[in-house]
Amino acid sequence: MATTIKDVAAAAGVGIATVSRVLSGTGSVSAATRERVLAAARALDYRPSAVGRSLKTRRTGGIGLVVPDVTDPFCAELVAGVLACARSLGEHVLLDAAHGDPEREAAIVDRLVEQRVDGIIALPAGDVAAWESAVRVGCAVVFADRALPALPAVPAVLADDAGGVRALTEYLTGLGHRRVAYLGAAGPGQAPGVRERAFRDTLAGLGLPVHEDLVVAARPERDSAYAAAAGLLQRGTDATAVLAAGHLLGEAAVLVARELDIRVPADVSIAMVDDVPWAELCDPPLTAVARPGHDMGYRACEAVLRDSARRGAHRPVPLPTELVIRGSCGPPRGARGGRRASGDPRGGR
Amino acid sequence: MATTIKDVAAAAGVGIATVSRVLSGTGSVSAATRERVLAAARALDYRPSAVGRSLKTRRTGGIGLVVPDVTDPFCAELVAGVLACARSLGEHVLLDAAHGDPEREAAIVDRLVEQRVDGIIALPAGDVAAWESAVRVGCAVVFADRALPALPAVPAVLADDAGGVRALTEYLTGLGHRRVAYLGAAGPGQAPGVRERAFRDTLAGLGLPVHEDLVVAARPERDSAYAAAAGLLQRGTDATAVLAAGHLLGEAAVLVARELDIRVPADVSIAMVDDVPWAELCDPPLTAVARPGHDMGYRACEAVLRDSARRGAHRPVPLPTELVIRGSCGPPRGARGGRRASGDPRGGR
DNA sequence: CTGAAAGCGCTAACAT
DNA sequence: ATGTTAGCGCTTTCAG
Repeated sequence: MATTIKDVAAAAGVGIATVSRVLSGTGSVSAATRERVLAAARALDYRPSAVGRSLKTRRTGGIGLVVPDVTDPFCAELVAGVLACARSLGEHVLLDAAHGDPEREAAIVDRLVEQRVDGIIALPAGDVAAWESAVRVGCAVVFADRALPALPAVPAVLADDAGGVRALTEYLTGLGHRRVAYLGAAGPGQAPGVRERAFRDTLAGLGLPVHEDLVVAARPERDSAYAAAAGLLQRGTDATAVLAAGHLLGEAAVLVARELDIRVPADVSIAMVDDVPWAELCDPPLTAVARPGHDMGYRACEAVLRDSARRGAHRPVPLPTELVIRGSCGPPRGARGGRRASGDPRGGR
Repeated sequence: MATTIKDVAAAAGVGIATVSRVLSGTGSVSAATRERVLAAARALDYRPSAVGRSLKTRRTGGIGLVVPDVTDPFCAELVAGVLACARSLGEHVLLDAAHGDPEREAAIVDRLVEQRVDGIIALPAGDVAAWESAVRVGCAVVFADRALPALPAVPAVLADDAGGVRALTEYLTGLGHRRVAYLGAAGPGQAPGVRERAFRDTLAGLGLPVHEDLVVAARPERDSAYAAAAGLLQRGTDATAVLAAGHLLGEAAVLVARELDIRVPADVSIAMVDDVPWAELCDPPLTAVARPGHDMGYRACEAVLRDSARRGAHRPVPLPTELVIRGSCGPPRGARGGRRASGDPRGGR
């Protein structure tokens, strides 16, 4: 079948150890034999088998990466970061998507440890047991983007989401908004409210009340996001701004506003967390909090490899976010100098 | 270190073969011993090693996937399709991005065959030698989205790009456009002009001339795309519509049009190939040709596994595309009933 | 400098 | 039904 090291050894008239030496650059071999071996290898189209090697060395050179959805721009960015780091460190990556399903995630993790990856990076969906088990059998794991409160011992590379939301909230209130709606995410695998908490805390810190009827949560699917946004905007609402806690939510808000003929930012200001590419393309371009997805992936990869090399694991400080101001936010309608006095100018009930 | 099958055998007081049997469900074992083995395995937190198994069975259960860029929405969709199929077939996937660099691609492919993946799926960048070599050593490979003309023997799962462009061209000309610009892609790793050829052929078939000054090509980077689009739109151009041959190009066109205060579709119609999510978000929503990325990934995965199982390899028919009409195209300015007589209403030189 | 030999963890005959 | 044995392809002592 496939040519093995043995074939090469035979063809070159040397022992297999010698072949291993020249091919791995270890030990010393005379220039003459080296050439002979190289020639034989080339002639036979020899490709060393990583599985043979891994069995012996007990390292596969692979790292596992589990994300909720590769199709999500933020996830994709993070994946790219991991890929970049892995490449520079000579590792390859096994990717899979859990789609927010803990069961599926557990299956993926199990497989990854079976594959004996050198470490696992994950945006965990929430299957605590699977992660515990993986860690217990000695697999290095680091979380990225979000952590599992139940597993404080697992290192995590996080962004300063709270800071981002705070900046956005302050920006909006600074514009004069007093009734800003919060469109958040709910459900399993969601960062448990750090964003929402930051929103509330910021308002409180400013001495402003949070209007409970204006904070709603959607499951992380398009339909749910759309429904939540619709609920928020179409009930002759008095929200003058909406802060969407994620790009899916932001998308929903934009779509609903257009559907309802609500002008942005004249009638309502919209801003979101996650500075995905389309933020700049929509009209008006959306103000957003940029989170360093690529960087997070890169660092998570560094961390997991460092960790698997048994050096200490630490919890790094959250990576900074950046508020990117574009055209989707303005002073609230009805503000002094505002364009319109009052009433509900929109059609519909 | 890690517990092996031997440890489990010892703990259960049986032979290692028996452990293997109960864990893999092969052969027959008395219910009693089965329980004993299972208990031991659980107690020891035993995780079978795929590398040991792979060495023996000569199958790793992994498939390689190499794309230009995971961050590209179309690629991401395709990756998701591969992931879905792989999961349903019990395989895992090793992902890497070549970023259009043949050298990098060659390195990735080499690593993949070293890892002894059961097959490789790729949107090839163009390193013919690496692919030839991979095939030669017996690795099943199938291309997706684009093929390498130099390697006609490699199966490829393609979309009917030509059909998509034709539909779009006919749609635009049907609207009355006689000067439609073609914003295409150039450079390595690009489908060698099937799109452009379809554009030209369609026009020719309609008895319409193609205006050479209106067909331009950009390298597959944002800057280049933007520059090309700018060149096309700002020279007091007389193009009444632009057909962008990819979402990056479409994005550039939209951005440039906005920059130049060119109204869409009043001043110029814009449409593109690739129905990415933002097409619906921009204003007006963009008419686009949808290509079945997910489906292509799924099928490519089926094909590569089928192929690695040594059943025949065939060239399937191209997958259909769909013209999704939205609001970005209208009759050419100056058409009968048109909104404006002539002259250049835009600012700038 | 180089070869022989011992496994790495597992499966698959082959014996019992 | 279950234990023994022989490798899968490679790295790595250990001799020579």
